[in-house]
Amino acid sequence: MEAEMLGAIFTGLLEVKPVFKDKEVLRSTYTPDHLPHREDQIKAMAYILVSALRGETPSNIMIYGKTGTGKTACANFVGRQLEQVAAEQGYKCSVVYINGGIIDTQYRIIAYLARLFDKDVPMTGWPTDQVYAEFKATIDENEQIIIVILDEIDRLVKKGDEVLYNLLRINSDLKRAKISIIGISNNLQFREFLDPRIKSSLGEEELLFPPYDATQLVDILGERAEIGFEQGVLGDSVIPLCAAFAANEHGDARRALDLLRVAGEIAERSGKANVEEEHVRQAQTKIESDRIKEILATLPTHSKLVLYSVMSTGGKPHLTTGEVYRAYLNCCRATGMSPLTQRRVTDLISELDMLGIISTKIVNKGRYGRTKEISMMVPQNVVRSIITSDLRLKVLDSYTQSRQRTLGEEWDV
DNA sequence: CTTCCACGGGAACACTGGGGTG
DNA sequence: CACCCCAGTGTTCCCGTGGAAG
Repeated sequence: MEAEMLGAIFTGLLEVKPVFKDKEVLRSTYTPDHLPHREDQIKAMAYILVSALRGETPSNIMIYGKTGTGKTACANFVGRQLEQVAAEQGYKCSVVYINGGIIDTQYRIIAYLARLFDKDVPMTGWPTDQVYAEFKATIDENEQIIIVILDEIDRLVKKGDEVLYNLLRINSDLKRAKISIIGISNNLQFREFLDPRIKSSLGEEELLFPPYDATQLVDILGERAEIGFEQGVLGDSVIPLCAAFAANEHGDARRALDLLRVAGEIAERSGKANVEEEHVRQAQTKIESDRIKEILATLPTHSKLVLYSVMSTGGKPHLTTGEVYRAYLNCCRATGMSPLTQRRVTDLISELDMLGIISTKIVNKGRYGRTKEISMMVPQNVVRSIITSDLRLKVLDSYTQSRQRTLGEEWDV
C-alpha cells in the first residue's frame, strides 16, 4: 500500500510527456558533429594543422572571439578529427585541451601535461624546472606531435606569461617530439599585453571568430533542437526568440542554448507538453538571477562584508570608497572579524565591479580628492538574504535593524 | 599652484600544502 | 624524524599619481 503510494509519485511524473530527447546536446559544453557558419574557420585551421599529418610541426594559432562564438567547439572539433586521421595514417599526434581559467598556473599546466603522458608528477612540491625537465624527457621518447589547445589564454597571461614563453621555446630542446599551440582568447586586445617575442611566435596564424547574428543562431539552435527535443514540442517562435535575445548580447551561442534548455526545463517542470514563448522569457530572468545568486553565495567572506557595507549605507547612489570602508569597519566589528586594509578593500570593490554586482566609476572631485563612485547593480533584498544566510554574518541582520532604530546618530569609526 | 583622497602598481611577507634529503 | 626548498595565494606596506576645487 505504502509502496504503491510511493511509486505513484514517480509514475505520475513519468506519465507527463517528456520534452527532452537528449538534454546533453543542449549544453554549451557539448561539441556537436556539425558547426554551422564556421566552415571558413574550420577550413583554415585544418589547412594549418594538416602539416602534422606530414610529420611537420604546424604553426601556432591564435583564435580571437567573444564568448559563445564557437571558438572552443571548433578547436576541439578540428582537434578530434586530426587525432583520428593521424591515427589512421600511423602518425603519433595528440591534441590536448587545457582551460586556462581552471588550470591557471605555470606549474599546474606543465604538471597536467606531464601526467597526460603518463609521467607521475606530484600536485605540488617540485621546482618548476624539474617538472619541465621530466615532461620534456618523457615526450621526447617518441616521435610525435602534440597540439596544446590553451583556452582562456588571456586569464593565464594575467598571472605572468612565463608559461607561454617556456612552452613556445620548448621545441628547441626537443629532438623527436614537437609541440604546437592553439591559443584561444575572449579578449580581442589580448595581443597588446604580450611580450613581443611571444606575440610573434604565438600569432603566426590568427583566426577571428565574429559573433553570430540572429539568423545564424536560429540555424544552430535548430540543429541542436532536432536532436535534443522531442518532435513537435517547440512552439514556432521559441527558437527565433532565443536567438533574438542572444543576438542582443553580442551573439552569444552559449547564451542562446542556455535559454533554449532552461525554457525547456521550465516547461517540463510546470507539466506542459510544449515549450512556448513565455517559457523563454521566464528562462531569461531565471538565468540571470541564478547567475547572481551563485556569484553572491560563493563570494569570500570579506567580499560579502564589503558588499553588505555598500548596501547598508542606505542605497545612496554615489558612495565613495572612504564611506564604504568606514561602514565596512563597523560591519567587521559587529561580526567580530578582523578588518582588512583599505588597500585590499579597494581591490575587493574592483572585483565586485568586475562581477557586475556593483558599478564603480573613478571621479576626480578636485579639492576633495579622487575616489570611486559606487552603486549597487542588484536588488538589495536578494543580497541581504544571501549574505545573512552565511553563518558568520548572521549577526548583521539584527545589526542593521538596530542601526535603523538609531538612525541619525553618527557612526563612530 | 596647492591640496586632498584614494587609485593602483609593486615589493615584501605570511601561510599552506606539498616535495626531497640526511 | 627534522629541516629546508618550492609554488601559489592572500594580504600588508609603501608610494607615486591624477586632476579639479580652492
